[in-house]
Amino acid sequence: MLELAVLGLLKERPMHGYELRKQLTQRLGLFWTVSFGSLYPTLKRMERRGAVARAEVRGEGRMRQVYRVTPAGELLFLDLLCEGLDTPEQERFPLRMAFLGHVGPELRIRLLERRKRWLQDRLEAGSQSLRHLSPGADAYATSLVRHGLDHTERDIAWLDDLLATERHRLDEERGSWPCAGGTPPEPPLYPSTQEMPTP
Amino acid sequence: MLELAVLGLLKERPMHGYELRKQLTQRLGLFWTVSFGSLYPTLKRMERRGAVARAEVRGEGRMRQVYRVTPAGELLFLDLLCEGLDTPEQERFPLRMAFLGHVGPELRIRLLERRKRWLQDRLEAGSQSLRHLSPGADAYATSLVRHGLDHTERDIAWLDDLLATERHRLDEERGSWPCAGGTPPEPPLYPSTQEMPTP
DNA sequence: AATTTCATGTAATTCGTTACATGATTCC
DNA sequence: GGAATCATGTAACGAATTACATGAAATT
Repeated sequence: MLELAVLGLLKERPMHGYELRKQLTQRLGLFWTVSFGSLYPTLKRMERRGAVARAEVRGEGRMRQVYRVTPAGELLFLDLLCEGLDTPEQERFPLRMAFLGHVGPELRIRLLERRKRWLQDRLEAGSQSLRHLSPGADAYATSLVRHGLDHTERDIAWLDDLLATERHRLDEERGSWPCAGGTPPEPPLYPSTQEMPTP
Repeated sequence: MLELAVLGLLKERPMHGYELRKQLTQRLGLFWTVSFGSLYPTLKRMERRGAVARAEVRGEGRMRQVYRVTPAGELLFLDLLCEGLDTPEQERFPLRMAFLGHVGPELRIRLLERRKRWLQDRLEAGSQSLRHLSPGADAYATSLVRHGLDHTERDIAWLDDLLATERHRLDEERGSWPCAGGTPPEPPLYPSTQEMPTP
C-alpha cells in the first residue's frame, strides 16, 4: 500500500518524506492519509531493500533526506501495481488509479477491467443480500446497502467512461509498451470525462 | 470496529460465531467482511470482559457457542457507537449506520449530522486539492479526485434525506429516549427514500 | 517572543489478516 | 463414500496507527 504510493510519487520526481506526504494527501486525501509514523520507517526499509536511494540535501531551510527511485524500485512499482488483482482490495484501487498514468494503455485497460469485474460481483452480492434483507426488517441497514449499491453502479459507469477513452486512444497510437521495461514514451494526457457537478 | 458490530448484532438476538459472520456479511458485506480469525478471539475477549455471555447450546447439528449481550455490553455498545465522532473515520460510518436503529432519534440525528459535517469538510478539502492539482498535469489523479467528490456529494444528499425523515418523525412522536438506559420503544420503521435503480 | 510550519524519527499498540488445524454434519 | 458446508479455534504475521520526542526555520 504505502510502498506503492511512495514509488508512484517518487517516479515523478525525487522528494523528501515531508513533501511526499503533502503530495500524497493532495492526490489521495479523499481516500487515504498517511501518518509520518509509517511513512518514515517505510522509506528507510525501502532504502535498505534498494528500491529507493537516499541523498542528504541542503534545501532552502534545513537538511532534508531526498529519495529517488532506483531501477529495482521501478520493477517493484509494477509488481505492487499489479499485485492482488485477483483479490482487488477495495481500498487499494484508488492508489492504483492515481498512478495509472505511469503505465502503458494495455496494462491500464487490464487493471480497469479487473476492477470493473470486481464491482459487478459486488453488485450481484449486494442485490442478493438486499433481497434477503428487505422483508420489512431493518430500515437503516437496508438503506445503507441500497446506497452502497448506488455508489457501486456509479463506479462502474465511471470505469466504462475511462475504458472507452482508453480503448479509443489505443486504436490511434500504435506505440504499445507492455508491463515491464523502460520508461513510457511520455504518457499522453487523459481527457477527463467526468463532469464537475457544483464547483 | 468488530466489537461494535458484534454487539450490534447480538442486541437483536443471541447468535453463535458462524452465524454472526453470515449476518455481518449480509449487512455490511459491501463495506467490510470479517474473518473468523478475528471474530472468534474477539468473542472470547468480550466474554472475559463481561460484555457478552456465552452459553453452550446443542443446535440442530453440533454444539454451538451462543453469545448474548449483557447489560455491560449494552453500555459498551453505546460507547463504541459514539466513539471517535470528532475523528469520524471513513470506514467506521457504515457500521454505525447499520445499527442506527438501536438508538433513539436524538442520538441518530447527532450521529448523522456529525457525519454530514465531516463529509462537507472533505468536500472542501477535495475541491481545494483539485484546484491545486488541475493545471494540466495528471489526468488520472484528477479524474479520481473528481469522482471522489461526486461520491461525497451523493453521500451528503443521502444524509440530508435521512435527516429530513428523522426530524419529521421526531416532531410527531414525543416519546424521546436519550443516549443511555433501557430498550427503545420498538424502533419505528424507516421509510426508505432511496430509489432502487435497476433491481 | 510566541506560534506555526517544516522536518525527522522511535516505540508501543491496535486491529486486523492469512495460514493452519480440527472435526461434525449434511448433501449428492 | 466424497464433497461441501457448518463450526471453532490458534499462531504467526502485517500494515498501519498513536503517542512520544526533537529541533530548525519562518511567520506574526
